[in-house]
Amino acid sequence: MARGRGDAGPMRRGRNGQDAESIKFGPLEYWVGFNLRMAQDATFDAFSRRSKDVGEKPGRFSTLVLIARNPGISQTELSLANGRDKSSLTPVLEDLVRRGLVERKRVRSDRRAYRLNLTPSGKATLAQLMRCARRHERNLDRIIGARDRKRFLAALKRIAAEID
Amino acid sequence: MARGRGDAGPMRRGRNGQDAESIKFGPLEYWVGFNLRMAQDATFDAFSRRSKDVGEKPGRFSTLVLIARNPGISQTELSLANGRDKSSLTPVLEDLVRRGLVERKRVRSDRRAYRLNLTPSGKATLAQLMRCARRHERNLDRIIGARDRKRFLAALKRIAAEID
DNA sequence: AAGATATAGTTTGATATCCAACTATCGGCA
DNA sequence: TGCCGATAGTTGGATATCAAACTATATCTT
Repeated sequence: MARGRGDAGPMRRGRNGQDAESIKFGPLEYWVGFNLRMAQDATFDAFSRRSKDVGEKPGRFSTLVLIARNPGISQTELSLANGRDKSSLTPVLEDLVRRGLVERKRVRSDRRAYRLNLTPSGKATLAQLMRCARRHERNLDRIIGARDRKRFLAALKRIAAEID
Repeated sequence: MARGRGDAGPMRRGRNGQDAESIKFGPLEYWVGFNLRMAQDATFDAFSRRSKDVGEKPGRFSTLVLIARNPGISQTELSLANGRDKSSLTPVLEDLVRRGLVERKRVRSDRRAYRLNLTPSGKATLAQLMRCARRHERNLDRIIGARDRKRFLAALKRIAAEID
């Protein structure tokens, strides 16, 4: 995690290369794909910094929310909802269970599956992360502007749903 | 690469878990951060599929554009422009040079640095990728809508630039 | 009921990425 | 001139991720 260029301090020029500020982006400048990536990287980094105080990796957040909102969810359902492969979830849950944030119970009627639930400790951690997330979202609101926010969100949802 | 949930076929219900369609997203539903991630994952996957025919990894595209637009750029400048750590670039350039798409010359006046340029073969590959990218962008335009596109792009740029 | 097919979760192997430490070189300054 | 802090690029160690193969269990079909 924590991608991105970091401090954005004053960029230097190589005598031979171009000034870093004068880099030409060509079509990347106005293409949605590239700018979506840059925006996503930036928000991810910003949230990482915020949630670092809670001592939780940023990827854990949506996982915890989804378990909280869907008690007894299975790993496969969780991975689908979260947009990650189920195999990515194995080490994450191992860690969350080991640290006592998530409880994993075998299902009696289907002994292949687990049911996931938050422990009290998991709920407490999630509450802290929620505070980070609300600040983060307020910040994003400020940048996007209240007027555009709804449209912006709707566009993101359409992209995720409709792109082939 | 190629993340995301794949085919979005009919989702099953575990008798015990919830219907996959009935998963509750809670605040994730209307939070920009989560939806930005989902949209970015989806566009990334879509572009991967398109560019697979060209036989090029999707991450290579912005790299090639930036070299084409900034002949003689250094690796550090490239990594800054591309929003990735310079160390990530080492294996990428190794590969691009080995396959004859990029030419890497030592700078005489500064023997630590390289200058990067596209070879004719690199330009040809880039031209193919540009065709993929244009189709990809047309698709995104269709989804976002011509009316919102400008605002959407502006919001993405503001996010990348202003988030702390 | 037996065999075939599907599903839940894990394991394995690959890639992309970060950060920190490293090597070589540069540039300034005493 | 000779050292010292900055810079270019690489290396090494870590994490996140995916896809495919695997194990165990479940369900369907005949």
